[in-house]
Amino acid sequence: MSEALTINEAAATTGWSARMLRYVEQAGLIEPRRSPSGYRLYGAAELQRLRTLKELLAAQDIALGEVGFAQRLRRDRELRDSIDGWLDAEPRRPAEVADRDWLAFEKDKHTALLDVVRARRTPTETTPA
Amino acid sequence: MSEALTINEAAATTGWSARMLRYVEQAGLIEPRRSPSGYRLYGAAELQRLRTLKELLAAQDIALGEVGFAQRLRRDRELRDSIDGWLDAEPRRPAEVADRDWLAFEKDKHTALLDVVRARRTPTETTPA
DNA sequence: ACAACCTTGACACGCCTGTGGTAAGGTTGC
DNA sequence: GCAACCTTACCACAGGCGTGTCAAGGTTGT
Repeated sequence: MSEALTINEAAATTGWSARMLRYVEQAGLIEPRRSPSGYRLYGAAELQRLRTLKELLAAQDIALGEVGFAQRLRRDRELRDSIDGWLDAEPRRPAEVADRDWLAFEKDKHTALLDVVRARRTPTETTPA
Repeated sequence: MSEALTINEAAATTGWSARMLRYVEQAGLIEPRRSPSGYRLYGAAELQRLRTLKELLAAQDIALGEVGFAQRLRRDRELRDSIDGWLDAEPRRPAEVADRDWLAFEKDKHTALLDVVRARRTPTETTPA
């Protein structure tokens, strides 16, 4: 037994709806354990978590999916690294010291293509009908 | 001047549509500088950024909004801290050493409420019609 | 001065999210 | 064995995202 609430009881104490509790679970944020017959069982820890989650969403004005994404970010190091890497690249300067280096590297690859496009500025086909 | 492309040219080189370029800008991810008359001007840096952004989205199978959110996360320390704080709290155990501490703190506040609800398990009003 | 480009703003449309229902069927307590 | 609960699986509906497209109006190059 171990004092645990079923979904509607948990809903009543936490202010979520039963529907939302299932949704939160599906979002991978709070997964209560199950009784042998499959009933969701919310313990004190889960209830607390549900309440704080609610406060978090309200306080920061974010959505469930965003918390889920943050969770994914911390679990998936590769994802985190590649996004961070992209964001770390030049944030706002057109030609900075640090930029020049990686720019030189990449620009090389596309230099020809750039010229091609600039040459096409006269013909009537920039945007193919 | 400083060799920069206008939006349709930039679209052609990067594989995005002009529409999407404006959208990406609105998402706060890549904001090209403007000509005196307001035309968007994409320099080599922006073009590169557009290409790598595209690769990032494809490789990690994420959406523009998620990159935007990651950006928001790193800019807004308070947001980051509160989400991290929530995720750091007990991930899966019902009663752990670390949990016990903050649980004891919070549980106190809600202990009475919990009892009230468990008492209501008999009457016909768990879910108010 | 005209064609070809740019700008913002809007409508549209399909898909995903958040949320509430409802239906068909197990579980449980009295 | 019945009422009250639980489960999953759908339908619905508003609102946001990703995109295209169109309109009304400025800019620009030849």
